[in-house]
Amino acid sequence: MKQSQLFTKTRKEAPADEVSKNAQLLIRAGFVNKEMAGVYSYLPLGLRVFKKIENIIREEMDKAGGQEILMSSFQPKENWEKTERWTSMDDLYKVSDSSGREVALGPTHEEIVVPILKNYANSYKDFPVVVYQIQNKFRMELRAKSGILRGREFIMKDMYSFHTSQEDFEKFYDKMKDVYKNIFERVGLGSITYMTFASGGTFSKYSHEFQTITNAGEDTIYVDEEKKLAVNKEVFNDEVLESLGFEKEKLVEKKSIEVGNIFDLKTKFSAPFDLSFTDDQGQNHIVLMGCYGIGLSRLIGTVVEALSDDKGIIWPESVAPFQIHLVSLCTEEADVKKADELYETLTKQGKEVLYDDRVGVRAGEKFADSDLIGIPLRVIISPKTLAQDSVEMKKRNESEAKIIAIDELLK
RNA sequence: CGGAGUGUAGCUCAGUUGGCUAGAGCAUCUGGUUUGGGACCAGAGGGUCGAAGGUUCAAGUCCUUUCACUCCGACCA
Repeated sequence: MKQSQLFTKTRKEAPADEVSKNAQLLIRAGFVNKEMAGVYSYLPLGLRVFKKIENIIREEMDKAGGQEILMSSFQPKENWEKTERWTSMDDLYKVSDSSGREVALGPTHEEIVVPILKNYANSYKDFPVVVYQIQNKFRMELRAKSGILRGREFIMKDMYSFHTSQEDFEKFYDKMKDVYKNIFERVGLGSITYMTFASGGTFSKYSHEFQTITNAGEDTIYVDEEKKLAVNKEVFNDEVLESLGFEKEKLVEKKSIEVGNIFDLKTKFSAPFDLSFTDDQGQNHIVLMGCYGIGLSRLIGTVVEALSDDKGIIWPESVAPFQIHLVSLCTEEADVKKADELYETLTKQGKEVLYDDRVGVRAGEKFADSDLIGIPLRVIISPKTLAQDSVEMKKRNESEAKIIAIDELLK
């Protein structure tokens, strides 16, 4: 993409109404636009990052046997009354239309997915079933904060699994632990993300959270480096540590952000809707469920918090909006033509290139923009480099640049 | 929802005990000079001072109400 065509612009100054690093950098670099507290729109660069992450998650969910669906955001009040969450869930958005009918704006989708399953799955032969979606969620946070990390509208991958036996559920649940580790590895947060024991299993003793270490985090966890596991402060006590096999002396306190979690739901949602199956003896049983969430928008913010410096964002290759930032300092017609050609050739090779072809913008400004936007590889083409048929290459996370021949780059 | 703070140009902000036609920098537009780390010169456009009401000869400035945003807390992916 030619940067001269990109409608967004970078800003020198951080917005006054944002304190968090993720929001400041994402807004300054033109990835997102703030609409109101806790609500952000995704602009071209931000959407590209979003799609990268979305695709990684989608690949992993499909590999795990998930079937992708897209459920409605409007959800019938009756369903929420059935689970008694119409009144008990404080952060539920309720909207009404001119006829006075009230509906919920989905903060999660158990109330929708369970009735859907009920329409199709009745026999033990129909299970297990695993479905997931990637979709906007609405939660009436009393206080939105930390930029994109805690919004009132945010984007989540939510997966639901349905099983006929505890054994089958546990087998899948354990598999998801590995799938999740793999996802956070792939988005570049593997080394600082820990599976964490937390409260919140409605019936079961613990849920498993995936917590990424950063100072911007709202959670406190205790990390065991050797085991690559952690315990959330909310369940941190001697009894718990002992039962989980942790040694208290080895644990280190860290601030962290919850980027994903997996939950044992047992029959909490299947029972109210009477989602049941007939076994091979003709007996009916309630279906067992698990749910598995990842906050995509939060994940983007977490990457920015964890991977950035004083100049801007440092995207991991796997989620960067582009692979190469081709920065042209050429002004003479012949040189510009060569830069254009290089852009065309790289693009034809299938490389994702942001081409800074802006005229009348000085080198320093282009460099500052490049650092701010944070594309992993910067390639400078200028009269100086062209004099030796070469370009200058520098990785965003390294300080040293090197000159290489254009032929070499195109190999 | 409790506590604290902030709303003035697209953005970041000045604006004194109330006093003339509301300012600066950045951004935008025009012309010129520049061209490897956010350049410079000259000019131009851009405002319901968050909103409503009030006090006053006079309100960006004082009072009341209200809305929005931020931070701390409680709650939460």
